[in-house]
Amino acid sequence: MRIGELARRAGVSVRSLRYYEEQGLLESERSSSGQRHYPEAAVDRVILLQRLYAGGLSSRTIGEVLPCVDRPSADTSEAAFEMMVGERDRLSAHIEDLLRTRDMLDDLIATNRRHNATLEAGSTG
Amino acid sequence: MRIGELARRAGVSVRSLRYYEEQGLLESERSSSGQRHYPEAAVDRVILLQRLYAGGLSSRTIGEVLPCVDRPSADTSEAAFEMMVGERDRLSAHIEDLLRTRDMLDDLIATNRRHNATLEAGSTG
DNA sequence: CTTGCCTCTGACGTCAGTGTCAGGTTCTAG
DNA sequence: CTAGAACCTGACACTGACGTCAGAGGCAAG
Repeated sequence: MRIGELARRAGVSVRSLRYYEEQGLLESERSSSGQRHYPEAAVDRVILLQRLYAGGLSSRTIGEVLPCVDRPSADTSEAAFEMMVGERDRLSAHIEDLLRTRDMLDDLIATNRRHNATLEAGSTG
Repeated sequence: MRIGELARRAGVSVRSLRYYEEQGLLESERSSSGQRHYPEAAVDRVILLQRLYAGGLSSRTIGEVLPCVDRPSADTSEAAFEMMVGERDRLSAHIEDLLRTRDMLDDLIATNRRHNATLEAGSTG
């Protein structure tokens, strides 16, 4: 398929797909006229990339862990595997941090609800 | 206290504190010479700001929800309260997304471990 | 007064993924 | 052949919370 269809099916912009390729994260075959063509599997590939981006991994980092995705084997650079584990841990820590922030927001919300309820009860109407 | 001490105690840079003030998120009294002075409470204030930033709220958004923090009452703009609830929900969605990403990473890690174990078992040494 | 650290304002630099425009080529439908 | 959609490369714009530098003034200690 061509880049437009891939973009639609993966839910990203054409611009992003070109960027991913530029970063070495996504391959494409070129037709004689220079247009990019992708196999079906590219859709899942892009979705995978999106998910890694969503996890806060940078293009560089994604590039370094991709070997573990493409060729999960012992000869896959151990550094890539360590990197992946490190990113998982970083992500876990980040999630913990976000949970704390959410708890704080919940507290604030509860406090505000109480104040509202109190005042409404006091001045009925 | 002056800005340097506040920065140290809150664990942020002096630059950040000036930025927060510029964004209307942090007040300071000025000495006759123009230097900023802060009360003890400023430490917690800054930590609160950091936590909201950590939750992905922008300076603008933080500024809009702060009334709920400073004056939790029914006359606090209802918009501010709605904003806060909206941010909590956004944060929840974000956390869910990160959890999915972490699950994916865990799967990848498990897959790689299996491959490594298999190969090591095959070629003992 | 001097040394040295702290603070001031102002302004430009950074990062990173993506939007967007420009100018040109290619493909598809009629 | 032609109109128009899709594609190409290249490059600048943007966002946002800072880093960092410049040039100048403030303040405690000797």
